[in-house]
Amino acid sequence: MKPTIKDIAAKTGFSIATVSRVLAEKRGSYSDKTRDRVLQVAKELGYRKNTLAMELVKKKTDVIAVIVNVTPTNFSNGIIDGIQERATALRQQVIILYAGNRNHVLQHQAIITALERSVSGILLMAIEPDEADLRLLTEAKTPFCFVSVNLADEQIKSVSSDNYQAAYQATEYLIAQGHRRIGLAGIDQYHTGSQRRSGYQAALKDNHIQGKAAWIQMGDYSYQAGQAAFKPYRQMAVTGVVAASDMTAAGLQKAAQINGLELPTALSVVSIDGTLICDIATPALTSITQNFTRIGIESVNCLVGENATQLVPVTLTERDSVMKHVE
Amino acid sequence: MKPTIKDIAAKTGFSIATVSRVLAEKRGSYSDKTRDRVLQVAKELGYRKNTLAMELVKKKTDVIAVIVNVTPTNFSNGIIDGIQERATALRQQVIILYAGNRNHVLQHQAIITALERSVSGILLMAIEPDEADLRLLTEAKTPFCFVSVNLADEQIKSVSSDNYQAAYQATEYLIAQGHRRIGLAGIDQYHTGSQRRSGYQAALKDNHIQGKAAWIQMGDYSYQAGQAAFKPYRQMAVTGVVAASDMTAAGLQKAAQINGLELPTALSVVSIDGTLICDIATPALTSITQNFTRIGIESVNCLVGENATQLVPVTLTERDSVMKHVE
DNA sequence: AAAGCTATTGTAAACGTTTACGTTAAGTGC
DNA sequence: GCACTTAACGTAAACGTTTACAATAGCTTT
Repeated sequence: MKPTIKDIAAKTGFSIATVSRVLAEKRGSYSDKTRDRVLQVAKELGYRKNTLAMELVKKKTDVIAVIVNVTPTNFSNGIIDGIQERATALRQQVIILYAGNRNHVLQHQAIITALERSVSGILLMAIEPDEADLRLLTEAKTPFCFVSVNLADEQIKSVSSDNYQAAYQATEYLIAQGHRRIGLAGIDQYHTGSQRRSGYQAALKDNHIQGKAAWIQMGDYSYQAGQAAFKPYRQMAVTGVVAASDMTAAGLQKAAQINGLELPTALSVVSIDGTLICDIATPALTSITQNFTRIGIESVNCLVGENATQLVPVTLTERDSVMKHVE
Repeated sequence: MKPTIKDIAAKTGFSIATVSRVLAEKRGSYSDKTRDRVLQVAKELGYRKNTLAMELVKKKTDVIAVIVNVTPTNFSNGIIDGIQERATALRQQVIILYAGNRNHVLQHQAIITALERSVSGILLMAIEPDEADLRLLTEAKTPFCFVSVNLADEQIKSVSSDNYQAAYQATEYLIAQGHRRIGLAGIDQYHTGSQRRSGYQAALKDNHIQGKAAWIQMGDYSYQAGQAAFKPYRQMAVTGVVAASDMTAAGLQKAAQINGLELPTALSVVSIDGTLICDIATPALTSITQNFTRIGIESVNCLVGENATQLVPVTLTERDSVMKHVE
């Protein structure tokens, strides 16, 4: 059996209280001699503390649960790096729970799991909550924060890029390059997608461009969504496209190639994400670049009550997938 | 305060034992009427079980810890999907602990964390253990299994692709296409890298090709490693390269483009991984494709004692980054 | 020398469950 | 009507910690 503090107490002759105090480094409540003896015996026995028991009695854990929606794109790693970095600095552990992709059952289950483990905070990444999810979260007193999704509800904390601005800037950039028939590809019907659509539409409107419904090709941020959108755009003579993700942009590019065409001559594309994919693609993809690490860091700040930036700014990174358009 | 079974017991008039039995669905030890009443009150109070307390008394958890080394490449998602899939089927939860990249302190710490939580099993993904890590793992009686790393030690369980075969096949393929000056780029000095080097060298030898030391460009499987390797290969007039990862292959490709050259005319490349990166790249990258999902599934099987395939086979996927070479 | 303080340690309760064992009452077979 | 079984429930210990409170001894202060 695994040794416990009882074993150490028995072997040293001290009470379990003293052993516990030494092990927890409660300074000033034990002598140096006692400490040395206890630590020595602990080492001899190969003692390892039982986190479960500790957390049970302390009624708190140092664990942040990250529930992630497996969006078919690749942004999540950067965010998790940021979370990990900030959490480590705050002496918190990070556990990650996968919730499938838009899978309501798994998603709800993951929240329950996190709550049942009495984690210190819950981060919901790219998750679109339903009524039941929100009820569950608000009823528990566990702090939570949505990441990379902005629910547009003052009551509910979230950290994400400014989706409206991201799409607005991308669209304006294409307009500045002379494009007038501009698409938006790969967005979904949820919050993130809607916000990007609003930014896109606002940019069109501000520049007196009458958009068409079909210029918006819905999807799930995936590579496949990009591939599917290419042909419609060609048929509509769209010349520039804002892609909802790097994956979607890459899909558009691939579809162009399959049709013997190339970016940016066949189509100018600016992608929203700015991951390594943009560099790997040929030609490299111009992007509205999200600061994923920052989003991760801020989301942890948000959890622990520090005032965090809820809308992280994005930046334009010019690469080679956009060309000037002349009528 | 969060309601507990005591509260339910008080309100229903039953003892905590009965309440516990109902909640744990210990069939045959309570009447239907009792069950209904308990469940009703539990719902009223918003009861949620305390996993910590449960695990403490049961002395077992249904949690698999995955400790992942953040290798600067992108294979991990597929494996985690597989782990998740199999774990869910076995009613196990999955928590993921990040261990940095070749960071011995973090790595050791992560193992300790997992052990202190008395998880039911530990999966070590792309981790190279040191002496202390192995001692820790073997001394604890918690099952563990290395994933995507084969320690070449019968005693230590692991599930990975057949690295030797992967590199051997990649090399043979290039030879079959007429290449004679063949490089290996991006591997590290650890187990995975060494095994791939052996496969590569064996293929050269079996085909009576005298390799040169400089044909092997070491790295860390990263994009940058690929970029750095391009120039040396050109100078050595190497015509075909086995890339240690998709990222490395993409780096080689990018470096070629920066020099105004293209794959496969400037260099034939076959990549080991076969992720979506291979499709996104232009031209698409021929690869030795790993079955990541399968690796994930088998690693969980390995943990729970089912006899699992320890060496998962790889397959060649021909795309557009290799051309025939004629002297 | 009395009183007070401090450093060190011990006692025991508490955290929220599960479960071995005991008890009761009702049912069954004869 | 008796012995036996069984369904349903309760009692209490256990899991491995932390910590409030108490106790002791030695020291300081006056």
